[in-house]
Amino acid sequence: MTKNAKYILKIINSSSDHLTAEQIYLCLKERNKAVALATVYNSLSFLHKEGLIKKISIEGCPDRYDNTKRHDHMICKKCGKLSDITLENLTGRLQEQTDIYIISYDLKIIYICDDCLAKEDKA
Amino acid sequence: MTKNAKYILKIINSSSDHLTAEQIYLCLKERNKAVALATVYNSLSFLHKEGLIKKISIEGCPDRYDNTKRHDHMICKKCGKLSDITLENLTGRLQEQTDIYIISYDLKIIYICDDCLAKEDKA
DNA sequence: AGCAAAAATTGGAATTATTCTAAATCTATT
DNA sequence: AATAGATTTAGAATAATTCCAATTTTTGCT
Repeated sequence: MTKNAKYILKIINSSSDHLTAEQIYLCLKERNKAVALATVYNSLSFLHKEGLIKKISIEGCPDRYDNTKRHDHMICKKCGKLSDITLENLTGRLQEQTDIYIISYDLKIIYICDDCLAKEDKA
Repeated sequence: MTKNAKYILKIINSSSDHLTAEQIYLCLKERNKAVALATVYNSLSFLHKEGLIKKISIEGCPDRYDNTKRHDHMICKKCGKLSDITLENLTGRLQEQTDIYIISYDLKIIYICDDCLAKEDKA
């Protein structure tokens, strides 16, 4: 675990957003810890391989990185906003329904956020 | 709905695989219905917008396209193989747990397929 | 059928996130 | 301070997808 990987891990763990590689790169720059974008990617892929961070891939957007505390994601169908949600022991309940050995899962709930709902009501 | 979009929809609906844009392009060529790759992408994005096909995005692979009959996906952690699985009324059960209005969801179960399990046992 | 307007298709260039590469720099150990 | 090993770097390369402007096909109208 390199010094830079540590900084990056700290940034991800202390952010409540879901940051892109670029955002992390800029964040380091702001804090006068500038590194090359390639280093950000290197560190992210190391951290991901080690299971220390989660990678969220969304259609047509750059990947985002997230802490590993168990939670799921919701994406607003209208504006694309990404939010967190926590579902009680879904792995267990999925496991009950199947024979296969489930290692983990990746769930994205598609919904319409309050802001977009409000806009729709007005229209 | 253009002629080409119809062909493409038929190909997707009658395939049990999850085809990439490229594979569809080649498939049309084989059937002497060759079109430009751009047309394949145009048609796919039309079909997707209309909700006639589903798009599966997997980390580091080109997008794949699938029919819309409700089912979920499993990805083998070792070999990346993508398979189908059907879970009973998961939308309903997710809905019970949340206040938000769920339009749909996208679930990928990460598991280890039988082939890879067998290989592991041998080793 | 003949023609104009609209729609669809095309090939190729452009885009963009990410990975690769080979050189440069840093770190630690003797 | 010399060496080896790891890390970082800048920029080139890659690859899926989108964009674009030109051409072709289809459509609707008379």
